[in-house]
Amino acid sequence: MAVAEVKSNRTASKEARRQQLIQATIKCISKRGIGGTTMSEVASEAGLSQGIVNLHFKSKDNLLNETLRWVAEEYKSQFEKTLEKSGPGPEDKLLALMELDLRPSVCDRHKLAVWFAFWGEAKAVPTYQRMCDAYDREYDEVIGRLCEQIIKDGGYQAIDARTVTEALSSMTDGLWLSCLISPKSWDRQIARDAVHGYLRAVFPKHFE
Amino acid sequence: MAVAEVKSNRTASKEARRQQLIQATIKCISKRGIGGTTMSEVASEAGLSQGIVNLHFKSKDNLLNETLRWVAEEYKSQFEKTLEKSGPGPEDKLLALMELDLRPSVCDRHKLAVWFAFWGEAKAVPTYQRMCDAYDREYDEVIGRLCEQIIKDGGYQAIDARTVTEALSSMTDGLWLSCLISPKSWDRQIARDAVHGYLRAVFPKHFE
Amino acid sequence: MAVAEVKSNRTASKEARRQQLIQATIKCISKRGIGGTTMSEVASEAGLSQGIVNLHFKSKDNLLNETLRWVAEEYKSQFEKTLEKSGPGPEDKLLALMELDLRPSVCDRHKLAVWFAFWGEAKAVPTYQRMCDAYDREYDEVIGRLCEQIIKDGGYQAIDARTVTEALSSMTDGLWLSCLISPKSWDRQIARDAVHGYLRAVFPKHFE
Amino acid sequence: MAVAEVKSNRTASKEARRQQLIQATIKCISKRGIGGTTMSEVASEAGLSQGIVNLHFKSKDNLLNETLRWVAEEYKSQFEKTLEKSGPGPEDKLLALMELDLRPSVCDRHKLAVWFAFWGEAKAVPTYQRMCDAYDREYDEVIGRLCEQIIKDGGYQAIDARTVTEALSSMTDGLWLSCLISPKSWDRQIARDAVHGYLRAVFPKHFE
DNA sequence: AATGAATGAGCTTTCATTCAT
DNA sequence: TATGAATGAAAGCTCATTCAT
Repeated sequence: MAVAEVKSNRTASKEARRQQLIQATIKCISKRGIGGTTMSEVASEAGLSQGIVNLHFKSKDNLLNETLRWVAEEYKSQFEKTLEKSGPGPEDKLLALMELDLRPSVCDRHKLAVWFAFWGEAKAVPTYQRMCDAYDREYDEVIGRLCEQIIKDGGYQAIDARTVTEALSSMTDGLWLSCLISPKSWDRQIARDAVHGYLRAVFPKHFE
Repeated sequence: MAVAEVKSNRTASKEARRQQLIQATIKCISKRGIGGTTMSEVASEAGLSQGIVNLHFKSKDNLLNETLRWVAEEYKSQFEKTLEKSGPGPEDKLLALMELDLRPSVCDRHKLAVWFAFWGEAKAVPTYQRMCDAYDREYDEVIGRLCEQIIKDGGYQAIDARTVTEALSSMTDGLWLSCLISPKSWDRQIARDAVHGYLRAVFPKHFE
Repeated sequence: MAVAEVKSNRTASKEARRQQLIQATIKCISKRGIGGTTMSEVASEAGLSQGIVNLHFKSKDNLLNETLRWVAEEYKSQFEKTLEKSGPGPEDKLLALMELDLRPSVCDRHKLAVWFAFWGEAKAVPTYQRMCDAYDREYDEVIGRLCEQIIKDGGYQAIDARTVTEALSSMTDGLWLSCLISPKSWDRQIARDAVHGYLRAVFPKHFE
Repeated sequence: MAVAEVKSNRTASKEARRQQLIQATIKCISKRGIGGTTMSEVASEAGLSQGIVNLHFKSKDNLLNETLRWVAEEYKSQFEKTLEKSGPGPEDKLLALMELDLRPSVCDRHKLAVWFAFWGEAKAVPTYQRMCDAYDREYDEVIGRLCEQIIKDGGYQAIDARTVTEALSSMTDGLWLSCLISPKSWDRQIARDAVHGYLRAVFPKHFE
């Protein structure tokens, strides 16, 4: 019963309630998958009553859309914070962003399960697909720009920024899948080595 | 309505019927996701009557398990065929396997949707997770051995086979995700470049 | 359609709803038997909607168990009331209890149909058997004690209380079967004569 | 698998097949109750194929009717044989008939379960009720005649034959119920004592 | 006459949604 | 706003029955 992270069940503001329910939804999706997540369970996970979810989110579809948006926004904000806080060079920023994806708070089975749950429905639910696509595009744009700068900086002639971007973002997504599916054999250091290895190989002057 | 390519609705071997139903299930999962796939739809997709799926698969759970197994086995058999048919060197084989993952018949949104559907439920349905894990392990073992040979061949001292394996298998999985989520901007050539670029970078003597 | 005697369909205490549904179940069993009783029919007999029975009883099995318990408890409470209200002597009490079983409110085809429905499934459904057995034992214990007292009172030397108890309780059960199966020829007076005849024959000093 | 009590599965005569299936039905009813008895289970209990029951009995209703008839006829034939073989006096015959009902081959939980299964549905299925009623009437007629003779013989003035008949047949039915519901505490000797006790009490000159 | 795969009606159950309080 | 009982559509599953062989 994750009751009362919020001051009182009765006085929580509209927005706080929504947050509370989205958190509960995330927990449920992680535990039972999207198909197995019911409105009742979300409510009871939030320590609230049955009808509450429809009250605040109108419908289950809407709840799930908002949950996906929340998850994506949360990632985005960590992404932006990382971008700000990291060193000044594009190679510092790129490395920091790659590290972000492997940080325990991000690369954690419970969180990944939610991403994969939405990806798993993306073909069947165009809303999910479009939303994931849009966020991906933003991500790739940033990574792409960093790569371009590094390429220019280093004079890496034969290298195409878009290709490297695709390689890097694919690699981190794929490492997430390993973490989700093979938690026993998953090893964060190997994952980092894989990414670092790639960076070192394509941008030797920057990541040696 | 994909009405029976099988002689008559009243005649067909038990095994043929199972295959027919698994194919229908795959189509349904691709179209509607796992949660949205109903026994009735599978049956009507197969051009058969309502009760047929329970008759042949006992339960929906069982149907889904068998479908996952089928999809995994199909991939595995293509994998093995590729291994046989490709050139003799480990670098030939490795490249051929990477190409397999990007071949249109494999890297196709409809097929990928099925993989991601199961991965999306893997945390919630331990059976899926275990099965995916087991097949992944087999895959990684083969890739790992090829990498080891290449490393020995080329005297790549600083390189760890397991890390490269993880990088490669993650990259292809991640490329699949791009294909699924961003079909519009997905470009097979870029995907191939990403993989080739990585191979060239880590094993320069073999993939130049 | 026995539409709700309860204020509104949206208001009624949980317990009242359960009672209402158990009554509906009893009617259905009496009309259609246990096998023929469907959740929908129970709901519509209660003037409520389809899902209501599962809402309050979780499952059909549970509903039937609770119904049997209710029927048994109802009988038990009449039994105890009869025991209290009847004259002070054990022979008064015994006679009153026998009369209870033949009273129109008890010995009525619709009610008996329910008992026989459960007895008819008792071998197949151990829960029913155990429950019926337990209530029977309680019944026999009371009857047995009364017989013992009468035997002691009257100095009936050759008579065994347990045998008389078995004879009496069997006779009333058997008379119930006659009432159920041969309603046309069933005659309450003959049934009473049968019981009285037996009592008079075994305990002549008390029932002459 | 109760296969092949019949010469061959392929050559059994129509009538033998019906018998075989009725026996299987009886076993199923005893094990699973009428509601739980399925056509498939009957067939497989008989060691035959799925569609066989409809082939020989047209419908499940018909199968159950025929099964009830068979059970009733079997009892009737034992009843008549007992009537023939017993001593010449009406009191001999009456006693023999009462003993028949308590004989292990008759008063056996598995057999009784079938009787009670049909009685349990009798209110809901008029066919069962009518059939049971008809056989009961025949039974009561014979018992009634024997009682009349005994009454005339013994000059039992105050005694009504019909009442005694009702008492006796009810008592045996009720004893059956005890045997079904309380098999642990059921005691054949007590049951016999109950019946004998009654006979001795009403017809002292004959059963002392 | 026998088989057993196929059918489809009908059942139990679940659950998003509604609504009186 | 919040509650939680009620609703009813839709799902999975069972099984009597049919039918091609």
